[in-house]
Amino acid sequence: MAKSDVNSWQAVQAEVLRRIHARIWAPGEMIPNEQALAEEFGCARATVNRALQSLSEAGLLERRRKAGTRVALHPVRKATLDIPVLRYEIEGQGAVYGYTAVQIAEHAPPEEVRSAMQAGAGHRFLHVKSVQTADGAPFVFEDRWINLTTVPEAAKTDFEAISANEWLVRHARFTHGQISFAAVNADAEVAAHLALRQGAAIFVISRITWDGGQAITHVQQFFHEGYRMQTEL
Amino acid sequence: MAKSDVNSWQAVQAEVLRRIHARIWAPGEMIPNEQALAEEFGCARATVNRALQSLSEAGLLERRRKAGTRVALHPVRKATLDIPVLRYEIEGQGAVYGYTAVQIAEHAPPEEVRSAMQAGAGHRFLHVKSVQTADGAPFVFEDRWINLTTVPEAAKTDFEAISANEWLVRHARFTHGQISFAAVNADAEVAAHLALRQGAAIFVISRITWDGGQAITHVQQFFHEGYRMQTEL
DNA sequence: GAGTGGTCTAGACCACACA
DNA sequence: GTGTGGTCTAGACCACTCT
Repeated sequence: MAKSDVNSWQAVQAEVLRRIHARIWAPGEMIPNEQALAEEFGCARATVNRALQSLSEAGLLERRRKAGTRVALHPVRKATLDIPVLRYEIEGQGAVYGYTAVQIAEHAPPEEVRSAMQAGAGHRFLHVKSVQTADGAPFVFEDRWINLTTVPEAAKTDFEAISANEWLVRHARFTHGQISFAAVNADAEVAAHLALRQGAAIFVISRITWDGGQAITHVQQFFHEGYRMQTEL
Repeated sequence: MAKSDVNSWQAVQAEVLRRIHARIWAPGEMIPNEQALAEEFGCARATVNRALQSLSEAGLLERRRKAGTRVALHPVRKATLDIPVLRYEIEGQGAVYGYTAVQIAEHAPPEEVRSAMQAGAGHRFLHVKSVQTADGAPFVFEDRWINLTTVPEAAKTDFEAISANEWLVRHARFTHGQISFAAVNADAEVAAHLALRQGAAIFVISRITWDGGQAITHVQQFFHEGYRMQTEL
């Protein structure tokens, strides 16, 4: 059963996957080392490495030097979510995108926002509330704080005309961030902007983005009722 | 500025990232081809390829044969979520995990579940409702349908003793699935099981998992109030 | 110490998409 | 056609980790 001439890394990956699904290699079990597989498949070790590394990233294999490679016991389902620029998500559904700034003001944020952004006492902030619509219907109500000390150009920008998100994507660099998803009951303000009843269950995405050690923006996005975020596993 | 001797793919990636952040290569702009970069960095083309491919997967670069590589205009933020086995999430927080089956019955699912699972009319289903607790407090209420036609062993399993999720992870193979996240108001049943008021905003994860063309299970998990799912960007 | 995965190299050929 | 990324190879050395 040697030399099957499986010579592309995708083919190697497919064959390995088949063996895992067929329980030829059961969860928790070791699989042959790269050298052995390369000989069996009649390809270079680098090709096997590429295939196994890809499966390892996907969480299906666990690899350690010296210890070897084993089939993951509890395959961690990793879901990769695309966080869309809302305009594209809306336009992608064939709807007309709309943007309205509800409130723009420079003032100090509540303590929890300031501390989450690790901002010094002297930092100035721009507070932008806005609504984005799909075919005229409210899609998202956004409550955003922009750190003017780290992104001073934002002070000169007309956020009546362009959404803060799009402006930031174009003009502010960002290195990393945190994102969280939750459900909240709509309060009076959110309910009013999204045109729904108070208390409705709302899907909320919260983000903080950073450029190095400096927080750029803190944003909460309250989605319309019934919104679902989906992906494949 | 040639031959800087950047010879690991991580180092190449770091340097490329630096140039993107510093706007030396602006969004939408082409970057030099692999050959040129390899010469500049004093490494092999394959090393550059590894670095750029990784950035491409992350959504920061767009690569096309012949056309070359450009900095993504709208870097799609991809968030990778780890969907945990709840027991590990709870125990990882240092809490005591508990599991209680609330209802186990074999009967036909509602039409929407059946069609979502693309199950034929003859298929039999097991319906399992359960609550999982952390230090005694309700953590998740789970409403699950298991396709007995595709996973017949489930009929002989005692789901009073083991959570359906853990059993399925161990005994059923799965090739792919869909997952979605949403917010709903707690109805009377959910509120009762989670010990909270009716109407509370609840974070819901819905999953369908498949083995090839056959649906294995459909599950909705209703989390306790205030639950947030977090990740890094 | 020794075995395994992780990576680099230099060269080669292929596949695709553009002119 | 032609230039670009995509991949494979054979060999080598390194880094980690287990014994």
